[in-house]
This record gives sequence, C-alpha cells and structure tokens, in this order.
Amino acid sequence: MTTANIQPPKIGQMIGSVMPMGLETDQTANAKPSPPLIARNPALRHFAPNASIYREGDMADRYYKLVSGTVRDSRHISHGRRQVTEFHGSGDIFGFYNGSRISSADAIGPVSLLVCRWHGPHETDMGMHPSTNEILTQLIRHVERLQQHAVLLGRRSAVEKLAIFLSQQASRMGTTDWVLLGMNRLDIADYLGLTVESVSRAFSSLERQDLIEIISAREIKLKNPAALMRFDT
Amino acid sequence: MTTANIQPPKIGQMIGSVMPMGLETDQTANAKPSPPLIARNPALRHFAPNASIYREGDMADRYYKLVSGTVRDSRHISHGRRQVTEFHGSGDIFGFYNGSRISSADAIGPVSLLVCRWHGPHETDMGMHPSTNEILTQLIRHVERLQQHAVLLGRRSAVEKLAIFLSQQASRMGTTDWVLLGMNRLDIADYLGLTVESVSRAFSSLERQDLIEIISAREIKLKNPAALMRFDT
DNA sequence: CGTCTGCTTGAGGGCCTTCAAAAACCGTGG
DNA sequence: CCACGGTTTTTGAAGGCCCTCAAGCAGACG
Repeated sequence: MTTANIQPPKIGQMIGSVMPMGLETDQTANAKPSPPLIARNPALRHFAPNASIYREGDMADRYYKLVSGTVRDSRHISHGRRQVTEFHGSGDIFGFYNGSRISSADAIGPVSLLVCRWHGPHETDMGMHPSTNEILTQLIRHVERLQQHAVLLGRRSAVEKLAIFLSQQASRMGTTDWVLLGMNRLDIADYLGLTVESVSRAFSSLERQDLIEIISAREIKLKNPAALMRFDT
Repeated sequence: MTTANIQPPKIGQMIGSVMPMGLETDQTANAKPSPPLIARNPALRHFAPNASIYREGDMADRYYKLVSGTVRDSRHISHGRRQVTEFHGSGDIFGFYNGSRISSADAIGPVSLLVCRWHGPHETDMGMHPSTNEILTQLIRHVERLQQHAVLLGRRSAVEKLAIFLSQQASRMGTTDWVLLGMNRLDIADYLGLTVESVSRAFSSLERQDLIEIISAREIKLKNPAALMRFDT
C-alpha cells in the first residue's frame, strides 16, 4: 500500500493540550488558564488539525512564522461559499494586515509555528527575531504567490487550473514528478474557484490523458511534468 | 480571440513631447538628451498612454511610487490571453520582486511616478525617500488587495464580479455613488477573468436592474451603492 | 461488519464563451 | 459643421463547460 506513507492527521497526537476539531477560536486562549500570551520574543505554539489560527475581523496584532504543517488562508463569501487565498508551508511568514484581518487562517493537519507580537510597521525594527529584511522578502514572495494565484483563477479551464496547481505544489516541495497533497479536494476546489466535483473530474481527466497517476487521493505521480508545466505558458 | 488584438505597449514611448494637454511637461527629460536614469534619490518620470513601465523577466532593481494616473499590472498567459493582477492608483508603491519580475506594468493614460533604485531588502533602510515603514504598509495593502482580488475571481457570476469591482473602484476614489473608470472594457475583462462581451453584458444587466446608470462607457453612476456592496457579503 | 467521511461518476440545466455583426464613440479632415 | 475610418462597446445566437443534484464507491475506524 503506497498510502502507508501518508499520515492522515490524527487528532490525538497533538503536542500540548490542544482541543480537538478547532471549534474554538484561538488555541492560546484555551491551552492554559492564562498563559503569557506572547512574550517579547516569538513563542512556539502548536495547533491541532482544523484549529483556527486567526479569523476575519480580528485585530492584526501578531504575525506568524510557520515551522511545520500546512495553513489554509481563506475568506468567507456569500451562500456558505469560501475562497481559499493561499496555502502556507514551512518557513512562510504570514498574518500581516493593516488594522484588522480580512481573512482567516486555519491549520490543515498538525501545525507548529512561531507567534510574534506586532502592532504595525513602526514596530518592525531591529532586534526582532524575524528581521525586517526577512519580513520584506516574505511579503514580496507573498505578493508574487498571490499574483500567480490570480493567473490560476483567471484560467478558463478546470483542467488547466489543476495542472498548474499540481506543478506548483511539486516545485514547492522540491520534487518534479510527484506530489503529496496537504489538503483535501474541497480545499483545492475553493482555492481554484471550482466545485469538488469539477476538481475530481479534472483529476480523472489528467489521468486519462496519462499526465498523472492518482496513487491515492492525496498522493499524485506526475507522469509528464513538462506537459503539465506547459499549461502555465 | 479576445485579447489577440492588443498591441503590446511600445517601449520607446517614454514621454518627451507626446503628452496630451493638461499635463505638465517633463522638464528633466527634455533638458538633457539622455538623463541619468535613476539617481540616488527618487526621480520623477512621465509615461505616455500604453507605455511600458517594466516587463516580465526584467530585473527588479527599482520600484515605483505612483503620483498620478492609473497603472495596469498584468501577466501574459497562453493563446494571447492575459491576466490583469492589479490596477495601481495615486500613492501606490509597486514593483517589488525577489529577483526578476513576474509581471508587466503599463500606463493606462498619462502617468507620473517616482522611480527608486532598489537591489533587495538589505538596501531598504533609513534615509530612503519612501521609508521602510511606508514600504511595509504598502506591501501589506498590496497583499490585502490581491486577496480581495482572489475573492473576486473566485466568484461564480459575472454580474457579481462587476458589481463588486464597481463598488471597490468607487470607494477607492473616495466616492460612493459614481465611478470614473481609468481603463477600458478589455482591461476590466482581463482583471475579472471574463471576456469583453461578458463584461459588457454584465454592465447592461446591472443597468436593467436599475443598480447603475451608464452615463458614458467610462463614467458610471451607482444608483444603489448599498445593493452593489451587498454582492460582496 | 457497519457507519462515516471523502472521493468519484452520471445526467441535466444554466451561464459564459465564441463567433458575428451592429451601434456608438472619437479624432481627423474635408 | 458634417462626413469618414478606426476603435471601442454593445447586442444576438449557438455551443461548450462547469455547476447542481443525485447516487455509487472507497478508505478509516470502532
């Protein structure tokens, strides 16, 4: 079974005393009676699968540096729909907003990250752990990714969207011919602006064209990476 | 082919004498045959309609602060199509990339902007004209706008997309009940991930619903701003 | 073994795209 | 002032793709 190497997130194996299913808002509030919320220095924290890291409307008084796991950044839109704006991976710094947040961040699978206090650009100066240079670089990378995402969303065809998405996921994990997806079909659908069904059909279509092989739902072999990349022209 | 008939902006079109009336001429550019392109301090420059400010693949060795006019930021994709990722307005700072640029910037209409030299985050320190604080704020705003754009692109309906777009354009120019569009239908279409025809039909649909009044193609009266905003729920 | 969740597949309808053409707009020149 | 050519915008008709609703299937877990 190739699926053996995939570890579906298990709720029980979380470090610390984190509650399951993330029905509550913020871990930090519940983990301990009243922990020192954020020290002057970044604090390492752990989140259970589906736990909420921050929500739309919250004040943006801290930012985050992802150590391990995948974080979904999304906005709710009408009729229960939602738009996933970005997937964050290890090393990414995120959570900057001018004023209050306009999107929510949630853990997909177990997540570890550094929490840093921040009250605005004026507070971003020397001596902080992620340096101003690193923050600038990350913000710029952020912008680049979001522009790339706009290109994805503007595409007409569902198959094109998925092909490019898979290429990007592969290159992001440093490989060229296979991908281990950190998110489910619904997350992908909301990221690509499609429905779950359309995403599933796109997967099947790519497999029929012999461009990929669906080893399991989460593990994809790219049988023709060049052809997949070519959708991005 | 919708976007096939776009003429790629011509690089030679930097302003000297081509400025339409009503705009101050560029003294510095006319004073010397080949002015020092970028000084240590920001240099004010003028661009003619459709002039290119930077292109995909260029090294990102400078950034820009827009003084007046509208700038279109776009990426070329396959089959002559393109995706507009953002419209920049007065005061916006743009053009940051890690390494080489992944999108092009073009002037829509006459544009004046400050050009600032920049070779990476390490060079962004005190004493620059746009301060590090301002740059951080602008980058964050950039991210917020791009996230908002993703929400727009993810929308199912063309009418929804246009309604939200018009609301945003209005609030961006500080008004609530009318908009003067700085771009044509094709630009809007490529921004919203639609065709010109669909955009035009969406305009007509909104007018039939009595939500807007098309005074001229570029000048729109919002007859029911609240209803338009409600599409953004 | 049965339930639950997530993924896939099928059929029908709606919306956008495509192709085509008319209408409105604009600067130019008679 | 009006006529004229090119561009931009609008409108129409037909087709394709995605969405919706619905059911079947597979994997995980007790």
